[in-house]
Order: sequence, then C-alpha cells, then structure tokens
Amino acid sequence: MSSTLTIFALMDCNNFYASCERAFNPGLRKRPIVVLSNNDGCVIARSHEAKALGIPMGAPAFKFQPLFKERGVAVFSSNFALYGDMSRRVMDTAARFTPDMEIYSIDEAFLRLDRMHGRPLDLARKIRSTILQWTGIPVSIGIGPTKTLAKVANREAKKNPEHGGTFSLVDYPDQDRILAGIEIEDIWGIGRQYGKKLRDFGIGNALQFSRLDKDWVRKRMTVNGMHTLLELQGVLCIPLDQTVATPKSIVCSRTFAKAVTDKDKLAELISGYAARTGERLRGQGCVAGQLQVFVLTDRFRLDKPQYSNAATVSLAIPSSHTPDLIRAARTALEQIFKPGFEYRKAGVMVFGIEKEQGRRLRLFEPPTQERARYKAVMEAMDRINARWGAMTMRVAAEGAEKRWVMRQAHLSPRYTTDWKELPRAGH
DNA sequence: TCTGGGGTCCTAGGACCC
DNA sequence: TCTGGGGTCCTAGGACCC
Repeated sequence: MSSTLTIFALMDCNNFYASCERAFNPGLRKRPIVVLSNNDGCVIARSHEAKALGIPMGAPAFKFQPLFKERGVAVFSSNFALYGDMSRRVMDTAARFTPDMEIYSIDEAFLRLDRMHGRPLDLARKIRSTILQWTGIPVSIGIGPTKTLAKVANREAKKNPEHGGTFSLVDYPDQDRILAGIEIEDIWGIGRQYGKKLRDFGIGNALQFSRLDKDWVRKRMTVNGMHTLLELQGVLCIPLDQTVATPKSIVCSRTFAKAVTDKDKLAELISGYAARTGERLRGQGCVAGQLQVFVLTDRFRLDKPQYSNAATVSLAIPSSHTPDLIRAARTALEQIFKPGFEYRKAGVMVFGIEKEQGRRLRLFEPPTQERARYKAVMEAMDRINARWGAMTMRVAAEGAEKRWVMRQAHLSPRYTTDWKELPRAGH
C-alpha cells in the first residue's frame, strides 16, 4: 500500500534539438548529430550517437571539426523557430492526457497523474507512444511522488533502455538502489558548486544526501537545498506551477562572430536587440520600466585590453514601443562605450515589467490617442514579421546589413514554420 | 579564425528610519 | 554623546535551471 498523495511525471524530450532535426530527415536515423549555438560556436545538443563519440556538451565546434568530418557527424546551426514549433506540438499532445501540466522548459513538462484513471505507468507509456507517433520526437517519462523524485525516475528511464523510456518510483521496491545510482551533482537543484562542497563532506550520491539533517542542509544550501532534501524523502515542497507569470526580465544578447570596435556599428546592433526585446514584450502584452545595456570584450583573449560595463536607464513611461526602447538603449550605450576596445558581446535587458492592461497610469503620460497610434504601428510590424520572417521589417536604427554578426553555416530549413520550406512528400 | 543564450531565487550587508 | 532594538528597502553576489 502506498500513502502517496501526489503522483508527478516528468516528461522530457530525448536530445531535443537533435531529435527535431532528425524528425524531418529520416536519413539521419542512427547517425550522430550535433546542434551548434549561435555563431556555430559550441555544441548545445547531441544525439545519442554523438554522445557516444565522446563529444561533450558545450564543446567548441572548431576543436571537434576533424572528428565531425571523420565520423560523419551531421552538424546543424541552431534553428529555434523549428524547435519552438516542435515543442508546441509535443506539449499539445501531452496536454490531451491531463489538465494538470506545467511546461517547465522548451523540452520538459511536469504532469500530475494522480487525478487520472488507470495506472500511472500505463498512462505514461501511452503518452510516450502517442507523442512519438504524432511528432516523431522520442520522450522519456519518470514518475514519482514529488517533482524531484520524478526527475530521478526520469534519469533512470533514460539510463536503462530496457525500461522502454518510462520508469516509476511509486511503489518501486528498491528506491534506495535507484537513489544510490544518482551522482550528487545530477540531483535537480544541486549543481557543480554544491556538488563539490558536498563531496568534501563525503556525500557523493542522492541516497547519502537524502539522509542528511534538514537544518544542516538549510544552513549550507539555503531553503532551496532543504526543499530538495525533503522532496527526495518524498515530502512535497515544490508544487505544480500552472500560473502564467509575467517575466521579471527579458534579455537579448549576442556574441559577435568578429569583434566590433566602431561605436555606430555597436549602436546599430544594440538597437536591434532593443527591438527584439520590444517584440517579446508586446508578445506578452507587457511593458518595461527600465532598460539595461551591457558590453563586453573577449574574455578569452587575455592578451587584449579587457573591458565590460553596463548602464541602466529608466524609461519615462513603461513601454514596449520599439523607438522608446532604442532611444533608451542608445542613451545607455553612450554612458558606457569606450573607444579602443574590441567588443565581442553586447546585450539589452529590460525589467520592471508589467502587464500593459490595467497598468496604473503615470503622471505626464502622452494622450491616449497618440499611444494608440504608436501601438498600431508596432502591431502592424509584428504581424508582417510573423508572416514573412523575423527582421523583415525593422526600424532604421537597427541598420540595413543582414545579420552580419551571426554565423549560421549549417542551418536546416524552417520545416514547420515557413510554407516555402515545407518538406516534400515522396521524392 | 573559432568558446551560447535566457532565465529564477535566496541571502548578506549596507543605508536609512523610528 | 553614546547606546540599543527593530524594521524596510535595495543591491551585489552566488547558486541554480534549461
């Protein structure tokens, strides 16, 4: 008999970005695949076969170029339009099985199964096979009485293929054995730093951690660490969160393919990032109160002069209007730009975000009519960009050059989001 | 030549106030 | 002039996640 009140499932997509590329290209089955970051800089996703070749996560692409060639690794630039769309399909499919779902990241969701009919493990198997059939994306599902234990179960499901992609810790006879097989830094909520610290105390796996004293853990790892501990003991501390919160901050930043020294060029790039944050704010129906600009030189080139700085400006009125954001960004850049440095990365961050609807009006706001006209212009721009591809329409300050700072040598087509690039059936 | 991008939360300590 | 207690707000830094 189990006294479990809650049953969580953690569903995540196996090697998600690599699986997305493979889903539209059956010729890639069994072939090693890697997906590269912006600028094709480093490896951010690997198929099972690529992992087996010893290609680590975050590996600089240039170092592994020879191996890619020698072993016939299929290399892709990241294609977030495709991954975002595939994510939505996977989540929509999962959502058919339970109303209690929290989308946790682009490739992960927590589901509560205790209000559903049938054995949780049977349900998980059904979810898994349906997603595979409908989207072509393989997922793994772990089941446990808390989110943290569902994560543990998910790891077990992945580790041993004989589980067939699903595993349940609920009513499992030997939970200790499973916990003992989880390295300390593989526990959800324990990263490299705490992992090292705990190992210094002789705590090397989840079973040992789960037996620690609650106050001892709290003192050294804050209340979060204590929650992780309790959750491993089966005590629910981290509930399913289905609220759609407005984000606290939105960032758009890039590392450049080649260094930028020119202030005007930098201002153009920054303006583009400000415009992107504006689009995302409007997509959320939000406005931001403050905007920060940051610039950095190449942190790997210690032989060159280093400089990094950030400046924050308050917007006169919380806004999502691109020209407002660009103006603020240019003001902030003025405050921190220093000539003579080779800039390698820059970004724009907005915060003080609130819903536009129901926002408390400030003194000295421009007349509603004028605001409405601004808004109409932005909406038209967003519609055009949604239809014809991002960046089709831009404000002049963003510059005319086409994404010259981005290197994307291995981009796959936008199969699902652009009708011109739909895969052809048959030949 | 070549090393990503985008988030959240917690705590300690200082400033300031009564 | 010095001392004490208690509270709030803000920021920087550090940890984590995908």
